[in-house]
Amino acid sequence: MNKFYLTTPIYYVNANPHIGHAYTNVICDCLARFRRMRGEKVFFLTGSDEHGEKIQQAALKEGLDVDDFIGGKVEIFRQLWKKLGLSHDFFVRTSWPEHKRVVKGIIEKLYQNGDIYKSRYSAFYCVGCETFWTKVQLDQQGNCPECGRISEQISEENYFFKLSKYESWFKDYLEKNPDFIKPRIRYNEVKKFLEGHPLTDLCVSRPKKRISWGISLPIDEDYIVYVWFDALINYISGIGYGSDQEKFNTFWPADVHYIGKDILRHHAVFWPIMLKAMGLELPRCIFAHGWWKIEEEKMSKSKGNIVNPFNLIDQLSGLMGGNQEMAADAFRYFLMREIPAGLDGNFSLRALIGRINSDLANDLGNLVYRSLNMACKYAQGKVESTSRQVPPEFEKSLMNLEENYGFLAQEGNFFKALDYLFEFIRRINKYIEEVKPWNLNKEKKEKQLAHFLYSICEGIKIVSFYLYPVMPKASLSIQRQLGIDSKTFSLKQARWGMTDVFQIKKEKPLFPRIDVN
RNA sequence: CGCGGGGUGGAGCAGCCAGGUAGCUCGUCAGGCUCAUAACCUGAAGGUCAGAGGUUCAAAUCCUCUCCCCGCAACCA
Repeated sequence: MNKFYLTTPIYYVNANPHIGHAYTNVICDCLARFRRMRGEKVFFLTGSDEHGEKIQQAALKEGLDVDDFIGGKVEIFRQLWKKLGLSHDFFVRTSWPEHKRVVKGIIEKLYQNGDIYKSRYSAFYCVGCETFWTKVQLDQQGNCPECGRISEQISEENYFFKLSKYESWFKDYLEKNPDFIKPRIRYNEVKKFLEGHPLTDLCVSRPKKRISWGISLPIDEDYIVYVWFDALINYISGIGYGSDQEKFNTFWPADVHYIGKDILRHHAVFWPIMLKAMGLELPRCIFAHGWWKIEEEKMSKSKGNIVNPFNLIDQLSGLMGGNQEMAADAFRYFLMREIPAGLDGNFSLRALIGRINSDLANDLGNLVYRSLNMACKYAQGKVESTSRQVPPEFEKSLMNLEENYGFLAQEGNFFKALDYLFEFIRRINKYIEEVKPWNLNKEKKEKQLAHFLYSICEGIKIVSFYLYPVMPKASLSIQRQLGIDSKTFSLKQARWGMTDVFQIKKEKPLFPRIDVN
């Protein structure tokens, strides 16, 4: 059995989750569900990043004890994942003692190997970015080149990780593994960055006198571990590195780390070099997706256009007759359907409602509803197998679906995979018009009618399986209505003609049309 | 020469890397149908693929130049 290990970033819990967090995790969830459905042994990891100065500041601002503050935020993230139907196998927290132990062990090991060393460092430090700059790197006003704010000059001793030692190895590795970073545009970006900037060693400690919220540096208690160095390690501590070796060996290396394009450098440069220094294999792929713009504008707090996924789902649920689960599924569908893999996308309520109405209510929901309605009217809800053959009308679009969905979905490209699914859905709708079952019924052509009903039920059943990764609740609902009891979802069940009899239990339409006025 | 993304029928996008009848969804208009959530099906209108030049038998696609739009303090996928 193939294993598949995928991760989301662990989220910095200094603020509430927004649509971007939801997006990353939903892609991963769809991918995880698809891989499981294909019979792979999946481990899906998400979590929270709880150290660093900004967390401390955020807690202070709200007048809360840091632990309480973090606990509250983590709970909010957890609730969101629940609301969105996430199926992660573990939620790792960097405050987890096991994680801390692993981080400390790694620091010690790298120190012993000489990959971490102490050095006096005279530099400029940007508090906001938690980053050190050399004088040359600062902008013309002497400010942080990243954020433009004032950088303070400091001279202090710190511990450094020898990135530079691995630079040529890493360049070579990238050259030989063009699929290590996806999409291609991001791969090129990293390569270009490396050509233009010789790697300098990474400062991996922070003196406690400045920052206290973090993991103590085991080799020197006056320091804590740099938050990124700490955070990246979640990807191995979360699957048992240093504690459950069997589990770790089963799942490492990660098959894909999903990230947003803003944290590309940490994942695509620092992390592989850290792993190399630890003597561990590198992840197979780093996938950096794009950003959501809100009504064509960049999302930002000052513009006040942060989309809060909780409110959104509640709002949607209200528009959809109070059905939270279907609202969550519809939102998941929108997230996957609206952005081409890897690119930026635009969020607007109008676009969301448009998608729901045209794709989910009109095409899919109405197809299910009208089909089951006919099954009830024409056959008292009992539809029996008439033929194991795929109707010729379905052959082409079903074949396209079967041939393309798999390799697209396994890459996380649900944007395109869903295209094939909806083509098939439209094909079934078209088939109904072609056969005109209402005439068959009038003319009492029972044999043909039975074959028709079986064909559309079977088609819808297949749709429900392909729908499952993106809309698990809708998929289950369809199967329930078809009278199928799929305890486990497997792609093997999505073959034509495997059902002997459908015992229809029609419910309300899956997705209501939302009145735009 | 700061960096990056982009300019394809009314809207949103695909196609560009591996040149060869310009495709999809939405919208509009007309028609059809009635099992269905004013849904579904059919047909039509609508594009000099930002512009100029070049390479080529052939360019939305490759090369050069120009113009225009978006993002680039923090928070942040």
